[in-house]
Amino acid sequence: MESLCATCPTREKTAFRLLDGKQVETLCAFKRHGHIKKGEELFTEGQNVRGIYCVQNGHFKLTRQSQSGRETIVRFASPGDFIGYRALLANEPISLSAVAIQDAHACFVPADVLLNFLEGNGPFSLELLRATCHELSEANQLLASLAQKTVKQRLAEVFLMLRAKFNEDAEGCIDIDLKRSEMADLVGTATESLIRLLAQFERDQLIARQGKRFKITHPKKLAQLAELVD
Amino acid sequence: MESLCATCPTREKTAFRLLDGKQVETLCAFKRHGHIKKGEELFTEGQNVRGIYCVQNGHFKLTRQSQSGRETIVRFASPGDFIGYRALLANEPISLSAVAIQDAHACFVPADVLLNFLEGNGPFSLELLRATCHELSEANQLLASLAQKTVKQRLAEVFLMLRAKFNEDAEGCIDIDLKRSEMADLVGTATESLIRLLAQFERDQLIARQGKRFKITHPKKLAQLAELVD
DNA sequence: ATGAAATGATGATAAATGTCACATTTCAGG
DNA sequence: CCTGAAATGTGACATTTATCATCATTTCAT
Repeated sequence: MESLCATCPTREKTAFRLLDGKQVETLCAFKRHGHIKKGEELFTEGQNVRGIYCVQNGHFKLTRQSQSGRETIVRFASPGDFIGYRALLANEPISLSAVAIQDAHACFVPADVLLNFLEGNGPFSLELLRATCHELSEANQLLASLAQKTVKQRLAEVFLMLRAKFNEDAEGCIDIDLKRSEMADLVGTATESLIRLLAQFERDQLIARQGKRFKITHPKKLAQLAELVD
Repeated sequence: MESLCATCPTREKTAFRLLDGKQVETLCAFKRHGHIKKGEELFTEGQNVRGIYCVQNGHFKLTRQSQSGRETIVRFASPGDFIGYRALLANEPISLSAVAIQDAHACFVPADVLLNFLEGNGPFSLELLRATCHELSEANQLLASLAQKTVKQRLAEVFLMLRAKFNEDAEGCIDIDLKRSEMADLVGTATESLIRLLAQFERDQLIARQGKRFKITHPKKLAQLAELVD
């Protein structure tokens, strides 16, 4: 169970693929591979950042909390994604909590190692910049969606997003287990409201349930619902 | 009315300050300085990007529209800000419209010139990366705010943001003229709801009006209302 | 297996917000 | 100075969504 960066398949999917041989060695020497159990937290809001995590497998939810204790899922981090670099580079305290929604593996990379790469490797910086721009684009989209759409429309949107992000399991269901409260945090609504909508979506045959999981039975209608502001 | 990049004070405030002498010359040779009248559009959603704008003076609103024609102001761009680089770097069509809310000046920089700088100048890339991370941070904050707060809370938040962003004029009012509908687009609510809230804020002496403009009379209470004080 | 705790579900109700209709004000252009 | 269009403001009402109370179901440690 060794973890050699040189042969790490995840590395090939990230900006780290653009490191040169020597830098890969450095990365390998200083990174710390770790196991994170479902429900455990990588970062807590307000902490100072001492490095970033590179997700190996499993998924994380990145959340932000309000004073009232209400939580919003801002985005997911999946294998190949970096967590924490935003705060590190903007020189701000962490503003999001990162919690594993499944047992997961992630590598910790100390801040100075990362900054070193950024300063010494142009293509690496540029790739990270591109990734960040893409993230920003998604954030803007979500923003407009929250401001403009009803809860029902956003739920439709969320279902399509989940399917795209988590693929489908053997039975054609979305391969992720989220609690009702987590789905509510994702849509930005109250748990009870979400539950009612789920029932309605099922009645309208937009989705079907198999145990804890959901199958999307009518993606076209879902997309229509999410887009058209009747 | 020449515009020499070498002596441009705005350049000193942007990532362009990190260009070397030769690159400044290149910038100066290829940039195009332009005047944009209030209400004019720099970009339209869906366009392909052929370069970015660097704001010299004046302010722009960056908006996103829904099918129903409803608009959301995602952020403002102020002197020293770049517009359009996100879409350029993420390799996506523009997803936001940029409209001048005052008469403004901005320099157009062709895409290939910018990309050239990014590939050849590490510190420049890194600085842009930092700026992007900061933007992302603000976007996340706005996101959570939209998901978690009431319209009233967001309006309070918006007032504080506006004062920070646009400073105060001679009479202590926020130095910006926004239409009611624009403020509504900013808060993410209907114009009528916004108007009612304005009246309420005035009754509660949180703000005062002088003609078209607003003066913040009780920033503490506003912050408390917005729950910025944790 | 069993009870406690967490999660899921449902109804009743209240609060927030959107929508529509219309009055009033502002203001640019003839 | 008029005048019509745009912007602002107000009221009545509908709709959406949150909240609270309650109960059922599942999960899980012991």
